[in-house]
Amino acid sequence: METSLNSTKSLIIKAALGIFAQKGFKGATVREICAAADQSVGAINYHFRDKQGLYEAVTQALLEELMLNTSPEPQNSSTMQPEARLHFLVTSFLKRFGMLFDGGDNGQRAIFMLREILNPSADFTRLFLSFQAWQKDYLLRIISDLTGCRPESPEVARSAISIIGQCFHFVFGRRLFGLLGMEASQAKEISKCAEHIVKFSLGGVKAVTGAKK
Amino acid sequence: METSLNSTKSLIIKAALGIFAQKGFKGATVREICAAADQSVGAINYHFRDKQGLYEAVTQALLEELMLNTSPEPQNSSTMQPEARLHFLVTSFLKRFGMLFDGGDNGQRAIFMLREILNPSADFTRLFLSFQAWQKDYLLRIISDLTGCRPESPEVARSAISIIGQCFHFVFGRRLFGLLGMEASQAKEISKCAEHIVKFSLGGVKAVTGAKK
DNA sequence: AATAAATTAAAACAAACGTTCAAAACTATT
DNA sequence: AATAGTTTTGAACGTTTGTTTTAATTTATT
Repeated sequence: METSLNSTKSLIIKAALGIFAQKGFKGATVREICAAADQSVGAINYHFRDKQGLYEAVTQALLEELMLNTSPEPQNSSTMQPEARLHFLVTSFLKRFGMLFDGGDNGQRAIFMLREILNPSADFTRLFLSFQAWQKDYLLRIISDLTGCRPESPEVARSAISIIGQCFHFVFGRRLFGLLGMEASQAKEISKCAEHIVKFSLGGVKAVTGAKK
Repeated sequence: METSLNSTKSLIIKAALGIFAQKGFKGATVREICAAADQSVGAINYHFRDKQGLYEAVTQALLEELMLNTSPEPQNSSTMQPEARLHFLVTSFLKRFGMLFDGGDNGQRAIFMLREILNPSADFTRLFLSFQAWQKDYLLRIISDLTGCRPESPEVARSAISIIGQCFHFVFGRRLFGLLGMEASQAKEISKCAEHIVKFSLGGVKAVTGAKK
């Protein structure tokens, strides 16, 4: 069984990703997908059993690609300054999801992902959780260390939303920025964005908690 | 022509909003919508011409509801301190969109809106812009006044993304927070959230620009 | 109360859809 | 070169979909 990049399976998955992203599961038709992949309609039944199986294969492929860019929590985390841990967290977030805009597909993988966040399938939820869950407590701990507040306090929880919200928006906010008339072009330079988010957030958390530091 | 809240048109629009939100335009079927509204399938043709017309009526109704909660730029804006202007902007954003979670529909209007942001229809884009456009320059000016930086500078642009990103996430981020294992329950208390975002952002903009103030 | 207009109801239709299947084409093995 | 297994093809099928249509019912007007 060939599994090269130009195999029938790969061609169909690639085409399906783009069309699912644009039109959703119901909106995309198997004929349309096969035409885009230059394959016959029977190929979906043969390689993926049915349309649903194809969709799951697309989800799987995207999440596996995302896995490759995933860094685990660093080993020397306990010895790192909270500022450095925050920088690491923000950078890994921007890298992991910012990658979805590379590859010349005009961000179709990102749109597919946003669709899944809006209506998560079981597969997506499980896999997404498995490599994302550690970040919650990690971030709460960082803010706690920065401010001296307890990790369970509402100020820390709200600050976490502020920080994740910034990260999310620097990556996925293009659609909204377009509607608001803003430009998100600079979101491409990951290190510059990360630096901004870290500095902004350090100032933010100290402002909301009145941290002496 | 009756236009009461229990008219056939209203019943169908209400039911359609929920089903469009859950399943998208293609995923929703007219039979399903009419069954939910307890009306016959012919009603859609009679009142909205076709499914597309119904969708546009739903969009229109949602945007009109949104319009009612829209405050224009305040008259005494030029005399207000930038901090007060920021507070006004954040509060009006949270009020306007936070409303989408009220009404006991479990946020279906919000999900409908997120779908439109993901794949904007022409109607939506035009109407959304018409009552949202002023906020861009207004926000850039606030940050400029707070920091002394030029409104066109990249620091100001990035700070604007940070602020809008926070607002957006405090309102719409529930889906993502669920995936991340966070709670967004406190997002309901608008004034508390607004206060947080303003304080956090004031600290943030000063940190990234090194404002003396 | 009678008539006209507007609305509702449900059956019928045509188009589009996902799926199936038998034949053809291709690959690998002997 | 012959054969067995794998993959590809595209027409055919049954279902679901949006829409239309015609009759029944309700509402408004005289």
